[in-house]
Amino acid sequence: MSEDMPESSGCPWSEREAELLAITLELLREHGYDRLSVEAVAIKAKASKATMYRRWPSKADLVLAAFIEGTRQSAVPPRTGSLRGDLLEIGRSTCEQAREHTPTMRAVLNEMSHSPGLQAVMQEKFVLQRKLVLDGVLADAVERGEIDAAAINEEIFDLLPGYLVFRALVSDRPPTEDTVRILVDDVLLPSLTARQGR
Amino acid sequence: MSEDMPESSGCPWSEREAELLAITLELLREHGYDRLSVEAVAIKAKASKATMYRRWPSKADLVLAAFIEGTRQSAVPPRTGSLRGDLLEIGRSTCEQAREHTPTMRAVLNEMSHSPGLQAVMQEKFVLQRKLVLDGVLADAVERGEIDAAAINEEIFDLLPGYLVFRALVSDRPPTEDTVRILVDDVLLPSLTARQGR
Amino acid sequence: MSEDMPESSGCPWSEREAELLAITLELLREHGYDRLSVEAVAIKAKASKATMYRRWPSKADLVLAAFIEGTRQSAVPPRTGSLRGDLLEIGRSTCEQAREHTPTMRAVLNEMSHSPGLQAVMQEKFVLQRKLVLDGVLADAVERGEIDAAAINEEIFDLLPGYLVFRALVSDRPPTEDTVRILVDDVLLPSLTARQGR
Amino acid sequence: MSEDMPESSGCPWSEREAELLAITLELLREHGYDRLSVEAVAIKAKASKATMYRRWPSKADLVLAAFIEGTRQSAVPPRTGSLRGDLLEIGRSTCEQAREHTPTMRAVLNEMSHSPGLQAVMQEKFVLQRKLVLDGVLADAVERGEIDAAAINEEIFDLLPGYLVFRALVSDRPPTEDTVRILVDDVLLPSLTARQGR
DNA sequence: TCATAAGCGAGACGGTACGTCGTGTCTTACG
DNA sequence: CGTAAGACACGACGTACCGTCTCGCTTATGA
Repeated sequence: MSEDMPESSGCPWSEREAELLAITLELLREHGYDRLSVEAVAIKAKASKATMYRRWPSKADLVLAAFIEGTRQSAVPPRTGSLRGDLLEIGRSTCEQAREHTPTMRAVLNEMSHSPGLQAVMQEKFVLQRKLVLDGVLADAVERGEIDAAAINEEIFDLLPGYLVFRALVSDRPPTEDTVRILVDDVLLPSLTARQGR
Repeated sequence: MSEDMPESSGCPWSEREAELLAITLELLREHGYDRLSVEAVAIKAKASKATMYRRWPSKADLVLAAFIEGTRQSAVPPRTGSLRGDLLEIGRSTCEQAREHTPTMRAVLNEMSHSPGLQAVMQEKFVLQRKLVLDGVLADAVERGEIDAAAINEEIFDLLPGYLVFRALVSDRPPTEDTVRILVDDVLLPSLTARQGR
Repeated sequence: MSEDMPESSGCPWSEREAELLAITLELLREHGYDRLSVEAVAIKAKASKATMYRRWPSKADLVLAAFIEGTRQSAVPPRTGSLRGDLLEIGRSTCEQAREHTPTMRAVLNEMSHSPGLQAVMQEKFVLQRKLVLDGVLADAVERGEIDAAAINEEIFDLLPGYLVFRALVSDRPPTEDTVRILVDDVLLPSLTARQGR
Repeated sequence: MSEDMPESSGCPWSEREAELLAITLELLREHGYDRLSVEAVAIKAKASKATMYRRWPSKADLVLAAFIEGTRQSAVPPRTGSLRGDLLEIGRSTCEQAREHTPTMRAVLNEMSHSPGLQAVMQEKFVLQRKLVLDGVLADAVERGEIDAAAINEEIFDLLPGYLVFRALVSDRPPTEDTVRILVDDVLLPSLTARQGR
């Protein structure tokens, strides 16, 4: 896989490229990474293999690009006015996205082991974006006086989305609204507000 | 991949089989799932492809078996005398195992999307075993009066191992002892002991 | 293929061996040499592969033995009282045998290129036996004064059976009684009796 | 083996194909049909297995094509001015070709039993071509008054090449010039000119 | 207006792995 | 002991896919 990832630069993708990536995602969801073939994508899109490889130098690049394209939208920060509402909204959207992209994420994960750049891209696309949202939400909560700034812990800031992703990817119990509610009400809020003055 | 998974039946594996699986694991860690070839395993083991395919009907079956074999031991319940100690120990061993088997788990995850049986095996091997351990630990804590039975929530019982696995598999910040300590002290214990008398 | 051919020594074959060879012949006729497998013979005979290989050290040996067994009978010299009658009888029996064993002979031929011993066995079984018969027939004819001894030519003594075998093996016009009659009446007899005193 | 034989259509073969077939013939002669492997041909030609199988759908097809290519030239009608000279020339070229292609022909023969199309191709390539030549030669002889038209017999027109092929393929006495000379002088010519006025 | 080039579809190509099957050797367990 | 059963190392079979490459054909601009 190409290590410099020039294709992850930005968004000005042609309509044709978007179509190719959509087909890639579709076949990926249907058959999984191994049984996905660039050739099949090309055929289904009535494109030629050269066209595919001109844009994405390898199958892994293609799948990564499809994943990125598939998750590009989303990640708009919630503003419900309360910490609890914001956390629930974050959880909800994480569940939705994780459910949608479970096979794709698994495929990308599988490639991560041997592609240093991929790890970084994955970070940016799925973790860092949420960290920014979470940071904003928590800062707002601090400003509103709902929690103490000291309660925020950098080490496990992604506990909410992380656990939900685990549930979607690894366990066979995909996360539900209940999962999010209980996690927020029984774990996160108690933890964030516990002994507020500590 | 064969759907009935006859090879996941039990443990009376021959020494030869264990050797083949060990070599599989080794090459898997070295090269990743895609670049692992059954033939390479056979050659390294001075076995023949037929021998490999007689035991494991496909490459995916082989990798699954290797993963199971690699994680078969472990999961012995900790007994430190305190809930906090037990949780820390669970976290520590989860980190260790997750770190050890990250590439293998990613490969197995990748196959899960299209193999119903695999999902179940993964459950049993990585989630259910830990649930039993956790149940025991929490029951002991209840018995000791450290927590209230009502504090235990079935929905998110695997929050500790789940988040740690997420950190190992998905994020680029593998979990450390600090991660576990903070998670236990700042999140789990406050949650479990909050409003103890409720 | 074993070069010393111990199995071609003689006829005291057990009933079981004859059965195995018969099955070999049957499958050979059905599927051809390539698609014949020793394993299939063993299975059909409810024998084990070891039993097969104990008797015939290779697939080629097995097929050869089956061919020999299949052609062992026959080749009884004809005595019709006239040269023409004898030649017709030889032709007739050659046609019959060739028709019967076309696939087997083709298979054996194919192996001959790389098995020196096989060539010799083939000679003995299919050519030399007929030469003896022919010699007898011609000697009788000389004795009866039908032909001159000088008319007999060592170089092409096997013209009759040879051409018939060619017709059966190579051309798509298997030899008929007409073929034999014309060959004998229009070619062989004129040649043998031409300018009888030459 | 593919039954429609698209590759037997014509002659506009690329140079590359001819090279592959030449290597096939070479290895075939060296090792025989069984011990010939498509992969070995590919490696020797620095081609890939896919390239081989794209052109010839099976090993049998490949060998057949190689045989056809190897015998494509030849079969140019001789014109020596006399029936005897023409027959000797036909015999000589048959001997040469049969000697050259003995292992290949044996291999092809072996496949013929189970491939209807192959039988036909073999006819066209090895029998019909010679029939045309023989017809021409005999017609010329009739025209020259050397023989009577009635002496020509459709049933055994291929006696000369057929017997020579038998000698090359089956017997262990490959045909020599003597064989041809004796066959022509002592058998064919007497037969053809016998009772000329009949 | 036309040519020169850039992008595209089609698909052949050298590789490499897959999963299957056959050969010939060997071990085990039964009778 | 001979046999049935079948595991085993080896290696070929025929298939599929990867990533590269050439072909023509279309289109789209620039002289």
